Amino acid sequence: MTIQRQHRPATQADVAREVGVSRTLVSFAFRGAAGVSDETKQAIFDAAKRLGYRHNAAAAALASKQRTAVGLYLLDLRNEVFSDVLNGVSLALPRARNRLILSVSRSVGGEDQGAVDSLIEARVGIIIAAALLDPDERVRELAQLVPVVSVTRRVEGVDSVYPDDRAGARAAVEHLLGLGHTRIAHLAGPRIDGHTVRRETYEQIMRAAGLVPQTVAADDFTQDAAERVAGELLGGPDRPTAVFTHNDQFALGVREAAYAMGLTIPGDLSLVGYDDSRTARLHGIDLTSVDLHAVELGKIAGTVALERLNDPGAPIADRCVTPQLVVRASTAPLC
Amino acid sequence: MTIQRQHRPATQADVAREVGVSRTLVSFAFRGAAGVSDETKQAIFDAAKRLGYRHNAAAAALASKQRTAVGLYLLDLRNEVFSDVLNGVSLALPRARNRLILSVSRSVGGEDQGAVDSLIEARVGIIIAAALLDPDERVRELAQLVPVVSVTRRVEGVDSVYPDDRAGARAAVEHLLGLGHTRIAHLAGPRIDGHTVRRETYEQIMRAAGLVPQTVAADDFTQDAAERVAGELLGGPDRPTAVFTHNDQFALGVREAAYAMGLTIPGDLSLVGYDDSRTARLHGIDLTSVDLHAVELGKIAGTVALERLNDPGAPIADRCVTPQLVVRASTAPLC
DNA sequence: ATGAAAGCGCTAACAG
DNA sequence: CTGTTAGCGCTTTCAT
Repeated sequence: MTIQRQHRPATQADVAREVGVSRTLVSFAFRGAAGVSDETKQAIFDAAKRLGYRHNAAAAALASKQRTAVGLYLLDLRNEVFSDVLNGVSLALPRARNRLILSVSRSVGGEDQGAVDSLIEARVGIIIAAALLDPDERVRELAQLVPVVSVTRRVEGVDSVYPDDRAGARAAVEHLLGLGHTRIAHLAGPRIDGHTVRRETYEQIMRAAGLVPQTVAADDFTQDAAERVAGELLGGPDRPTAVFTHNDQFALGVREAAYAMGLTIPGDLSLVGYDDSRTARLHGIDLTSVDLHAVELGKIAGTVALERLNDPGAPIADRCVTPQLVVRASTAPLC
Repeated sequence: MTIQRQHRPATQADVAREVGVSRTLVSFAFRGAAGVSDETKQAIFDAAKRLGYRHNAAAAALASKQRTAVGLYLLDLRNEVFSDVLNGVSLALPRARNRLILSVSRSVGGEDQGAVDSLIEARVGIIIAAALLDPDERVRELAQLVPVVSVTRRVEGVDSVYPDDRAGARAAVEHLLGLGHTRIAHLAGPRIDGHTVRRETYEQIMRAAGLVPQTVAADDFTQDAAERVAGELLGGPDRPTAVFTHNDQFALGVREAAYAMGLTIPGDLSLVGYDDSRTARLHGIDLTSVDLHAVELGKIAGTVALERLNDPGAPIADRCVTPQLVVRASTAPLC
């Protein structure tokens, strides 16, 4: 058995011919432009339906020189944060008006020009970028080529929608300090522009408290990387009594490493993640975490993108969302 | 501060003018077509770089009448299965050649024509659809308009990539039977074409074992819906000693409901999910589940889509992947 | 209210 | 090897 091949799709010209009007009228009718009598309009819609005519968004974009497609760059789909952002974005975009073109990074720890290039060649009107790996300066260069909305990361001079990581990290560390912990370690990600606020805040607060920060870094943002690093961290001398991680995936990695070594949480180790993923909320996981409202960030990013598309000259958007520490059973007082 | 607006992007004509050749040569050079001397080619690339020329995929598609863009329809991003499928698809597609256009359902339990329409208007060459809610017949109608690859669901007459749910469900139920359980309930999803194999297999095997199947259905595919239904199921008379759920999200819902009632797993209740999501594997969750290899399904779907794009006349693909029961600590012998 | 004509940026025969 | 000439399906002045 083989697939039925469809005949040539109907065009506006076909509809025009069928009704006996010009192509212009058909075009007008479909965009609800003024200057088409109700009768003709109806006749056009009827004929279109009969012929199975479908508007061709790509051709329209070409002719009108408008770029309405939205490009979405995501670092890593395995991280709930990014699928949440995607969800939020897709909720914010009126489907009728916008195509969403997706590009997922395939980089293993470096930049990933290809991912962005494909978006540019698709002639998207704007790129919503969640956690680009490039330095700020390159993001700004990119933004000169095509408008960019950076999500979960603030880039000076570029529309940004991001959590207040300073506040989030502060809440996390102070929570641990409040529980009496002093040997608090931080599991950070690779040092990448815009992704180091949590780490810096942690170190700063530790010092301010007269304590010695102990930061270890994973070489990418996956749970596996975290698990490896955590193994060393927890196996070393002077094992920390608490760990604050860059994100929930890291926390889950630490968790697995800890259990593998026979440690209990929070008995032997208090653990604070970042993201407040759905996983964190499960009974049996109960991870204390900082909710950065990922879906909300995505929604705002979508809205900002729409605004930018409508008004290229508007002032740069800088939307900072306040995260929230959610205390669960993975943290306990030091005894 | 406002955004720098970019000047008109360079076109092939600009490049041609700069080099002093015809547009054709430029077009050829960029597609690596034969018939351009190395010198000219080099001159063209240099000029292109100088002018910041970027290939316009949309215009190219229009002119060549080729539809290389791939549309991806996903039911629900909150379900790991679908982000895994997306991941797989994106791994299989050479992104230089195939734009990935995404459409996420916003339906609350019904069909969702809008999601598919936007893909059609974007003139995608093929639609990879993960868990369409429409009846088989409508999927076939859609496939007449534009080729469809159905993932995680088999549709007769349409390219399909799906798990062998009969085998998967059988393994799950027999596992529970083997542990001595007899009051085994099933938490199913809504009755939708192509999504009822697990339920039917469960009922069939129960009957074959001389037992009475007890199926309850959630009204959508979310964890919350499952949690509600599970509350009733576990609160009712003759509480089952084991539950097999349609997917892992459902299992997590049952789990939360059970704990909320003070039941323990697997002490009071054995639980088998379906999907083998990463969550299932976590220490403390340890959910026995059926791995349907979602990423793999996505990859295969991507490959099938590429093949279909290259050969519209090829026989219909029917790719069945064998799932695998993974036994963990959420199931135990009945005592 | 309607139509003619000129593109958008690119590809694709077909000539030289 | 290189250039000429038509479009792809749609929008958009500018006339009528």
